[in-house]
Amino acid sequence: MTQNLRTRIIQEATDMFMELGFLATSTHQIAKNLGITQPAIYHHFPNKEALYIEVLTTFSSPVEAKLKDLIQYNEVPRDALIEMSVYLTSSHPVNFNVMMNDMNQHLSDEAFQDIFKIYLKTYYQPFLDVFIKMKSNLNEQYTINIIVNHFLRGLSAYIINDPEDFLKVKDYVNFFLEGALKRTV
Amino acid sequence: MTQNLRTRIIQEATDMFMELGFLATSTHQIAKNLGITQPAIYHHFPNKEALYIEVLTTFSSPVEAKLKDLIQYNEVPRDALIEMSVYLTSSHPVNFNVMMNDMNQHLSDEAFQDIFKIYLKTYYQPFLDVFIKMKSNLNEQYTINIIVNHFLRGLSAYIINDPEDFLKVKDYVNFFLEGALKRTV
DNA sequence: GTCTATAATAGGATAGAC
DNA sequence: GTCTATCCTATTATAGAC
Repeated sequence: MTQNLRTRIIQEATDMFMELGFLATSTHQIAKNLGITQPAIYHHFPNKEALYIEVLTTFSSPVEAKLKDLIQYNEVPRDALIEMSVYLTSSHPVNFNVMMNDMNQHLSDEAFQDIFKIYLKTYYQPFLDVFIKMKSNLNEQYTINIIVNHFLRGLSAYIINDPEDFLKVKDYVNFFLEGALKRTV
Repeated sequence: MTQNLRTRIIQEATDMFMELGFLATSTHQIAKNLGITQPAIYHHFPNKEALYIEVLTTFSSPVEAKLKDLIQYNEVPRDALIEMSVYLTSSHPVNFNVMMNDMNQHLSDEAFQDIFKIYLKTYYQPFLDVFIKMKSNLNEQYTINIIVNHFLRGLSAYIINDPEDFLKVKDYVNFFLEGALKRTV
């Protein structure tokens, strides 16, 4: 049962950290939602930051696998791009803005480094792979790295874990690729 | 001198709220940075939330004026769009993600309504005006409202008040209008 | 109008019983 | 391995002297 509680703590902490952020999530509230006392958390994790990092490392690995699956499954790069983006904005527990802010403001430098590595592996690399496949069709005045960075930067604004959000991420991908202007000039 | 202190509180609070967010900004720290005591703030504002709203209303009005100036000054809509975007990402004290999060999570419903009205007036309307000017060149499968919403959504990811940021917002505008794909198909 | 003092609460974290 | 009890600190906000 003890290994089980550790897992349950991570699950509950994931939901709260990713929605509310590091600061607004209290260990007391995590414990309360699980029906345990707050000090029990400290048996499984040395402190709040360690729990946060554990949360990120735990959920990032299936995300990475899913994104790579979608690349494999969709031979047309554009289809892959859309499905990956839709996945990240729907079946994904993260508010990306909240996560970025926590990284920059509320975590130690070491934690920042750790999370940045996770970001590169989980998010940046899969999208880089897709854009490399599209290389011959891309505007040559930008490097692929720059294009991927812009794409993810913009996409991050759609990864907000809000079920009422009416803006479709599929439109975002199309705007990014084709532009808002008419193509027939 | 008393009116003066009120102004100084708003200035300091602007810097802190917009960079750190509502939760991470403490009234003690605002006071300390100004060389006053924390209760002095409560002579000028009934509570922290009222100060926050005062901060937003105070700086939004010159921003609105500046954006409208840029529209007037740049006859070519695309130039206006770029200069407005560059302005918001450079000479602007706001981390947009932080602000949105505060709106959604840390403020009362009444405050949310107030700030949303400010958003429409200060940011949405000027950009809507520019896109209306471009109307004849826009892809007709999207309404102008949808296009403006997507544009501002993506742009928000660049308004982060980070001087080290290497991604040029001008590229974002070009991507949004022209797309990342080659135009000569 | 600004200060000192302090109330009231909440948060992270530890000690020690069981 | 989880609990009770508690410490320490930080925070918003108020009371009242000057």
